[in-house]
Amino acid sequence: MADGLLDRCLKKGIRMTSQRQIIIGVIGDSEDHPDVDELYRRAVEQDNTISIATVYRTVKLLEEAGVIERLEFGDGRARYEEAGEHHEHLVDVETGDVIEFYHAELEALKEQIAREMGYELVDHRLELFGRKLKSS
Amino acid sequence: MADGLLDRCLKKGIRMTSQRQIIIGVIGDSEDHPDVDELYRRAVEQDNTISIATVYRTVKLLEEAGVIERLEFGDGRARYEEAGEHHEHLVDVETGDVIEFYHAELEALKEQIAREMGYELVDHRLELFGRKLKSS
DNA sequence: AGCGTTTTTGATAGGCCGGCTCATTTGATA
DNA sequence: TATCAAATGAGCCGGCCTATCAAAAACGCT
Repeated sequence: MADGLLDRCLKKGIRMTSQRQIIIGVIGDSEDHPDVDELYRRAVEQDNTISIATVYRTVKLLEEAGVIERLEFGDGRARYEEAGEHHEHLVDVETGDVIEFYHAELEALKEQIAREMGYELVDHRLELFGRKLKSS
Repeated sequence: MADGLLDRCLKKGIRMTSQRQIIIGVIGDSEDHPDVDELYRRAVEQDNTISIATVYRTVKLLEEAGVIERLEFGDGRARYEEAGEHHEHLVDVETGDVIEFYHAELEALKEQIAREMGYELVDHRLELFGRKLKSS
């Protein structure tokens, strides 16, 4: 799984710089949902002259281009992930772990609810917060 | 609809002050979903010595007591409403209007999804963002 | 490749939301 | 009403993010 994210950025006509390449690489390689600070820390490992300001600017750019997605888990900072197949998130309230899931029925239901109220669904936000069941 | 909210606060053993009474009254009277700044503005109309700090402290207190709920619509500031029957929110992306709705099937589905993944659902966040359909 | 224009970058200051601090005031209980 | 803990007001502080601006880098053109 090389760097499809970089290709997608280029295809969108995003100007490329060495800093952006690194940040894009970091996001593409991330299996988790890092915030800006974490992205910055990982980027600096590859180029210690990168500024936090550039990370902020780049994630904003990439989000507006639609190649990454901004997530909010209610802790006041934005988290990012590569845009891909749509999915939702379940946050383990005890460990902070984030589990991704997709549920077709849920997707359909959201659309249906919006339509029932006379609206076209343009976006939505859903996070579940749960505690692991003792599987006794 | 007098002030059931105040009663509920007293029943919870919350110490009452003139400032808290005013803030509680403001929240109880609000039909919308005001942020702290808006609550402050409305409270000051009744007592212009109330401090914004007290509004912040009071909403935090009331939220922890479970008598009001904090909402996040993704604009970086918290909004509040009286806790009542559970419901979700649909935000009109063009006007900013917030429509409340309840959908039993959706509620059940969320619980079910969490359980399927081995979690007990302790909280969740759902906001739909939509554009009004031209009912032509 | 060289040149000029435009965009991007790094550093830092600033804005906004919300919490912290502390001296003063207020509320609850005796 | 005297006491003591709790709440208030005012301002400061911190986190997250954006704005600013001079310097540097990328793109377009020849």
